[in-house]
Amino acid sequence: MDVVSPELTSLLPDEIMDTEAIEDIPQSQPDGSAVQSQPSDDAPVPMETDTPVASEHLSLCSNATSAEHAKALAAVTALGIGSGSPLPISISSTLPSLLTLKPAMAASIATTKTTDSLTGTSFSTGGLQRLTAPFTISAANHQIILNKVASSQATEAAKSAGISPQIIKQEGQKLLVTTIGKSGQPIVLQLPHTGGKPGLSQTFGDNKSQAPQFKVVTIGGRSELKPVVGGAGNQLTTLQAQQLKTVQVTLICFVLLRRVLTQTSAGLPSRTITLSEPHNSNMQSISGKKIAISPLKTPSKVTVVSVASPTSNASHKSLTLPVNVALGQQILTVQQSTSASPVKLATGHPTTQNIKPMQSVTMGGVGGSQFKTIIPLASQPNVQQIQVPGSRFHYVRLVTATTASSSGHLSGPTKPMVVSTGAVRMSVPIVPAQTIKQMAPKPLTSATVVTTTPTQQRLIMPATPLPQIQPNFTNLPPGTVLAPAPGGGNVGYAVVPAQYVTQLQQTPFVTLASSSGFPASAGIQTQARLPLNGLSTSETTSRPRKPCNCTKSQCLKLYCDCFANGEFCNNCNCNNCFNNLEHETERLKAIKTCLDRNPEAFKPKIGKGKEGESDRRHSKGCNCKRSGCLKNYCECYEAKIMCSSICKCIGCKNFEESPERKTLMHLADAAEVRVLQQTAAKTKLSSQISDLLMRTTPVISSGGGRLPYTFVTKEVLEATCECLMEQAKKAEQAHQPQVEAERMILEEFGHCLMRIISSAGKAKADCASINC
DNA sequence: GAGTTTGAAACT
DNA sequence: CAGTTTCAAACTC
Repeated sequence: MDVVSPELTSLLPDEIMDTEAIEDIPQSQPDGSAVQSQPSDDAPVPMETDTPVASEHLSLCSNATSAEHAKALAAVTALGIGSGSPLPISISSTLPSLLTLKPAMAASIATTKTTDSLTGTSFSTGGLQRLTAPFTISAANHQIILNKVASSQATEAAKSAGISPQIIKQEGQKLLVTTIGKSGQPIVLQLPHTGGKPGLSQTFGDNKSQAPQFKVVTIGGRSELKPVVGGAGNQLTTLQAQQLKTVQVTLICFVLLRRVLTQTSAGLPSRTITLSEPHNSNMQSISGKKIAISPLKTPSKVTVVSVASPTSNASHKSLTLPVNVALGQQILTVQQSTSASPVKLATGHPTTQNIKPMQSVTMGGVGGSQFKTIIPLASQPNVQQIQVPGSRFHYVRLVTATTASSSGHLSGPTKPMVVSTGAVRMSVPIVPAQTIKQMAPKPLTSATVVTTTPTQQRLIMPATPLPQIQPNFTNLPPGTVLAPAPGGGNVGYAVVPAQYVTQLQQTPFVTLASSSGFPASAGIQTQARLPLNGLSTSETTSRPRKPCNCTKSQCLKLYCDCFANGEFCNNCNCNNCFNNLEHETERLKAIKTCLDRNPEAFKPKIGKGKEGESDRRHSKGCNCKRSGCLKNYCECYEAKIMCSSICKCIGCKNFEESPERKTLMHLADAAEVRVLQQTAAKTKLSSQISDLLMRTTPVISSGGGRLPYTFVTKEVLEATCECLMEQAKKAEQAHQPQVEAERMILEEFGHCLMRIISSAGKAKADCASINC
């Protein structure tokens, strides 16, 4: 390869140039785990528009030995990236475009020092948090070695999973990638052989062996969770290492494949991406850290929350792999800590299963689905993805894994719904992407990510027993990620909206403990927050939702706004509320019932109308009879939209030319203006008072002079009032209009003030002269 | 705050 | 699908 492979470079995002994130790369990683920047002129950097080559192998090597490093170095050199420099890949969450990966070779990021290591990938999210994931660029085949995953059963398992067309097998360790939902070329994440050497043994300490393991990266709307094959005798540490690697692989692959998928969809030839892990090098131990996701300019954002379980072994070396990935519409943040729970394999299970416990990455969807879910390692709590035909909701179910049985058996009460359309469906809607015009600016906070486009914020919540989790949520601002405590054990993830976390932090009594006792069929589900009345999630997030007052519905019916909006009840006035984590089973059932009754029950009612019609309109239309559609009883009116032809209302007055509506609107506008004016006046008055006090302070300290207002004595006031009254009389006698009268009075008042000020100044001067 | 009105959701 | 009931929010007093 004479030049940097266009394929490789095309995979890399322009966001890599985001220097802010890269500059934050920790320098304290002598092994080169930190991502290193490279001068931009070291090698040509093909733009994304460069035509990709027919075949592409991308290898991310993290388990590389020194020899492998050298090889990788050579590879990098051959690629023109520059010898001795790792390939930094920065994924900026602040960019709205589809995630792309591109070697960070810009001089602007040269502040990041180059190390000897060729490994290391930096994933940054708008500078909020940069995470380093180890991987190496392999010279051969344009490979990026991400992870070493040995799995002789990967192929079979993948085949059994029904994703054979999208899976490209590789000898030895592999990371299987599927392109479900797209008819593009298969993408293979190739994992180089590393022999029997435990790739992460050094990193994880007591890793004894590398259990056969494969990870499947699913690209497309029909996200599926694939089981991770693990040996029965695997030790917990090994599993932890594997899980960690899985996270690395899945996340990085997620990023890479996202890009690949984009290109693949364009009719590009198939590509092979080999992923492996650098050898015990680049793991950043940032346990306990909060990772804020910066979904700026991203249509949606996803946060992966990792919470250490109580079973964590403190003696274990804390390994966290935070990866923030900003994909076109999502931002994924993953922080992985060691997990002591085994992950079971489920090879040969029915290929038609839609729910498969495993670590998986789903990207995109059929027809450009906007929902992606990253489910990093589900250790004890396995993850089940449920797809519901016809729905755009993305459901993720975390099921407490009971070792081998859980992964192998996918049937049962929680059996996945059949995917018929490729659209993602689940037991719980996560977030339907929706374009909404009404976007209220949301203030940026240190831990809150602001999106400039309608987005859904999701958090991946741990599916572990909650007692340990609870403290982590109490102080979390929306959009933040909980990190596992050092040495954290079981870690599970679920994709949930940020509002969920917000609710949790607002609800100190919330506990997830109930999930721990759930059978596999009744695992934790994720919570979804749907746009309300056409308003974006971010907008609705900015204001507290009204508490419900349900008494009979247990908040498990659509009567309950909380439930209807995909939220848990929080600070509500409801009675016998089941809309909480403690009643997940019932809640799940209720959700399913609602979806059975109306697959779009959780979709926003206010959506885009037909072409030529208003941008926003009620999806079903109202059915008002008495309110004239001019009261909040009417859902159209409540949403501040006109009734449309699909409404079945009687005596509707909620149309464009309706005089009643106009009157109401004017009144509402006037009231709003008044409120604004009053607020502004109060603010201004407050400011003036403060300013006045500030200005009077020097007078006090200026040497004993009287304060100006002390000259406004009772006599002065009376005299002033008399002057003003006199002016009023004059105006009245002259039959001046009110405006003119007011002007005259004000002028007189000004004169009075001037005289007072003048007298005050004169008195002060006299005083000063006397003192002298 | 209690009672009434209203229309969506749920039910038959 | 239509009619009825249930329900909780909106509204009124």
